[in-house]
Amino acid sequence: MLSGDIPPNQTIYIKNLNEKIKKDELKRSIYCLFSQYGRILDVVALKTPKLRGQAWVCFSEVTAASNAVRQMQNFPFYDKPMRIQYAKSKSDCIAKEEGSYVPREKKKKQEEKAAERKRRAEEAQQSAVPNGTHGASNGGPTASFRQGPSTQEAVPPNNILFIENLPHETTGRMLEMLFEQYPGFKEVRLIEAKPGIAFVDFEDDVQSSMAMQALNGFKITPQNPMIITFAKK
DNA sequence: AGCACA
Repeated sequence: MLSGDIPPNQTIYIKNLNEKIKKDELKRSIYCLFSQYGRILDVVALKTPKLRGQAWVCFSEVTAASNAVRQMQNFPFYDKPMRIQYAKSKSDCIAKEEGSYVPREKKKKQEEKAAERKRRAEEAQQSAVPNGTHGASNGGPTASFRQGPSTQEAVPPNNILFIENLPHETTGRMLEMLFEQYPGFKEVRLIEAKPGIAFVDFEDDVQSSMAMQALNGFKITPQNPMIITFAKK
């Protein structure tokens, strides 16, 4: 398995994060950067000696986590390439969502859980699943509501945003007013030949992500929620 | 390098 032998998990584990960034800013940026892959239920980051430089991002779908692991691998974030894997265990927020959450006591619990997982895995082996049908790698029935540019594929981050579904009357000045409030804004480019779309340039992809997160779905008219994705390179 | 849920 490419991702270091850790089975898919709807939570991803990120390390090699810049430890100088304040916790709240880090969590916000991570949230913005990763929300393009799906709904994020929680971002966990601690600054304790043992846990600084690491974070967990819990998605509502495993496929979102998988895309994030692939697409954002080694992405330079605050000047350091992110190292991303699946998390080794289930996040509390996920357990809570599916009703299986049991508050932990202190230390012991984890080992029991691990032991249990192992037992179950062995059971599964024995009950003669003839290998193959496991890691359903192509997006299941839930793939339909993720919008984006004509393709459903995850587009890697870009400092340039691609805007769709604009009313044809939209002017450059209107878009500027919306986007210039976000740090790193550079310029708006309307495409004469193709009304309804635009590109917006930012200094870098972290900043463009922030604006994307904030303005995606913004309705210029009730019929025109903006669809914002990263431009293709 | 480091897998938690303050």
